[in-house]
Amino acid sequence: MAADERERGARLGAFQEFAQSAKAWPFEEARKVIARLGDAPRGVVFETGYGPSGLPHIGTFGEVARTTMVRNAFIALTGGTIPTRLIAFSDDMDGLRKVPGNLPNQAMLGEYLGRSLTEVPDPFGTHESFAHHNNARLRGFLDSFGFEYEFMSATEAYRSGRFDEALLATLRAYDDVMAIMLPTLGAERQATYSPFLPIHPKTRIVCQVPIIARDVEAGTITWTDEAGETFETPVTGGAAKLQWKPDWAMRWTALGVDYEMAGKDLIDSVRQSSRICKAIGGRPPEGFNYELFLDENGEKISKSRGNGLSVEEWLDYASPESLALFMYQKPKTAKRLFFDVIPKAVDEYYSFAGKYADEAPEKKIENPVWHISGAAETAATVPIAFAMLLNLVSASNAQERSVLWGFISRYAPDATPETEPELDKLVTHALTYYRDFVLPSKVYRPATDVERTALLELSERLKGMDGASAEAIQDEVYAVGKAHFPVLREWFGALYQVLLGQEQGPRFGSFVALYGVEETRTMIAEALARDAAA
RNA sequence: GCGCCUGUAGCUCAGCUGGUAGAGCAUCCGACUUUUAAUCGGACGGUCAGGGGUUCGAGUCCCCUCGGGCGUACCA
Repeated sequence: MAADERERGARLGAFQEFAQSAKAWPFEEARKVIARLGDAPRGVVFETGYGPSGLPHIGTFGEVARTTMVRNAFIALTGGTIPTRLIAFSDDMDGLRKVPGNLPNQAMLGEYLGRSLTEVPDPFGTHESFAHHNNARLRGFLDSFGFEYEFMSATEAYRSGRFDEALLATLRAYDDVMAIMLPTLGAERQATYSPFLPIHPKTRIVCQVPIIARDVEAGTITWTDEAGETFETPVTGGAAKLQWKPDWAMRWTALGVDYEMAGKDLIDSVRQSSRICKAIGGRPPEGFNYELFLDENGEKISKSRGNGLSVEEWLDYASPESLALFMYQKPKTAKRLFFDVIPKAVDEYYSFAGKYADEAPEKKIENPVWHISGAAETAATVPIAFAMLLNLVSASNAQERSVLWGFISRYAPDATPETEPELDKLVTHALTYYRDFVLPSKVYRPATDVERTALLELSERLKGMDGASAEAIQDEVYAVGKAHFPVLREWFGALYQVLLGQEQGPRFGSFVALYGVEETRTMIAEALARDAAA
């Protein structure tokens, strides 16, 4: 066992005393695992599954993040004395059913329909196969969050013989497996169903064909392909794979999986796989059904529809920790996952993080940060809220870090990117938010003749005022307004609408001081030129 | 039909092991600014869907009703 795992065990295990009475859901889940161990302590296996026919998505993240939280809770409860593993299993022997429309080399992929994903060439040409490509993406994805896991490829597991024993057990229990599966299937599917999917020796296609005979002694199945040719194929060594639900059951058995969670949509599947698992002599893992994510309109998020938020989108606007917090909170509630939940998640995270460092261990363990960070000593915080930053960035028309930091310094006087690196990350996110949400909604109004005259005069007066104070600049702005407008409000409104393309804006003197005098003059010139062009 | 989730202030939601309801936003008022916005302070605002039950006491546990939502063929 690696040193970092020992360290992890010690770090989490230090909370053993307080973990006993902890009631957050990861602890409740971990207790189920402990209960199943009984009096025979042994290593414990957590599993998460992944289908490599597409890229990892927010559900994948959620599942690994949540499973890791249960694992951490388990380590804490057991004082780090019991080894744990988290297997990220990729079902990459599965056949390619259809060509995803968003990939290059569509024609080439079409020729490999039905083949195992590990035997389909990589349409991007960067990896050994399509599955290898997606597997690499999964690992990169998980690594970027710092998850600790063991990657496992179904293809490798099948071919290595690791599954052989459980596969033979499945063959022996064939009738039982069929008895479990058939009642759950439609009539036409019943006619052709087989738990075993032989790989065609010639075409390499993963075949969905009826089994016409089986030989338990020899460990083979006999079947006929579409052309009428009959084959006898071993169920072992990767010559055949299992249908999904039997596959899950076999995998649990072969790997000794103790815990695996799944989405609510898989409740029935888990039930059937569990029955099969028992039928082949295994013990189904402890489980947990988390709720699905909904989009803004309350509809289920799906990869194919592309509704809701992706991990990438979340990370454009906020931190991984805030996403982890979202996953931690209320896993059994169907939550809407769309942009509006992000600022709240960010600020809640920092709120928890702010308390965390000074909390006593018995309080720490009740803090979501404990689960998110894996019992870290402390957590970085931020002096001002993200919600405020988002207001600030749109109110101030800040398109650059330096301008936004200028405004920030009015609220957190001593803050700089160097002293507040965590805040600097939020600044980046706020600017992205500005670019994506504020900027597109800008509408620049042409200046009236009076406004044009006033703006030109302002530009003249500002000339040479570099380095002047916000107050001095504001005096000039005020003077120009007084000279041309009976109602001063109209002058300021014009500044925002003509120059910044928004109804409201920052106090103008302060804005110019931060934005730059020359830059402001350029802005005026550009605005007037825009009018001329229109 | 079955299963699960959900119904708390105008909106989005918190309310852990039961003790006479909270936050953010919105709205309104005020402070600060030689305009606003932002910021800060305050106010307004809920018979906790409805009805029973357990309890000294329930948003918080149990039952029922009503409303909203999702899953439930195949594929994974």
